[in-house]
Amino acid sequence: MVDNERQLDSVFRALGDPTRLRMIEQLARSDQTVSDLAAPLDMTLAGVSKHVGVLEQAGLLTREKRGRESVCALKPDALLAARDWVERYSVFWSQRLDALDQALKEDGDD
Amino acid sequence: MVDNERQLDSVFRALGDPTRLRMIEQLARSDQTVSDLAAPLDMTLAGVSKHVGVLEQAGLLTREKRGRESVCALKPDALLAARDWVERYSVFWSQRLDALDQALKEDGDD
DNA sequence: CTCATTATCAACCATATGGTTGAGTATACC
DNA sequence: GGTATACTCAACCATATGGTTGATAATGAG
Repeated sequence: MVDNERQLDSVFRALGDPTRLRMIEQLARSDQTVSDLAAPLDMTLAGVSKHVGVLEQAGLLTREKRGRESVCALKPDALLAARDWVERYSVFWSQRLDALDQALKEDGDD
Repeated sequence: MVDNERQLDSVFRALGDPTRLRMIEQLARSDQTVSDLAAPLDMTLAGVSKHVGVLEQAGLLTREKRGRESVCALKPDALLAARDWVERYSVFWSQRLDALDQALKEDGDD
């Protein structure tokens, strides 16, 4: 659990860039070669390759060499871990809000 | 919607740091002064204040001056936006997986 | 009033990050 | 074979980031 957290910030950091967010969205539709990902981006292929590297290192995707192309595919684990964390803490937080509501209501009962 | 995305990466970037993740978790339990947040952290108060600033700018918390203390409280919007995005794309992605399973199964039927 | 507490600000420093260019490797095509 | 395509790598550059120190301001306590 604590081990999970160690990699969580690298996942969030990887998502913390508009270019990479777009890539994830594109990859959600279907697998993409590096050139595919580069197409809408006005950036060098090398630059895109580095971004892919960041996402790969964060565990968000896998790269597979297929001929001279590199095919990128979204990988579930990291994104699900992020989902769990965010889910957990938004819930945590809304529970606090509920508790606050309760307290206020009971306060009003005095 | 597109407007939402503009701030999404700043939210993720704000979450992309272990120190700030811890702060969020601490704030999920209850509101905290800057000193409270600094207590477990082995870091200068100024450093903590900067981290709080990042989270504040990302819309993840609010800072309210109460006497000489600054009380930080988690703010829902940003975290919920992050939740929605992650939720959406993990679902998107798992739908793709389901589709792939289908395709494989039907392929096997040949 | 005086002094400690709480916090912010500005300046600074080292390192990380996002991007480029240029070279190099491997595959595909003619 | 030769040439174009698809990428990756290393070096480099500018800026962002995470942190510190030192000064300052404002509030709280004696």
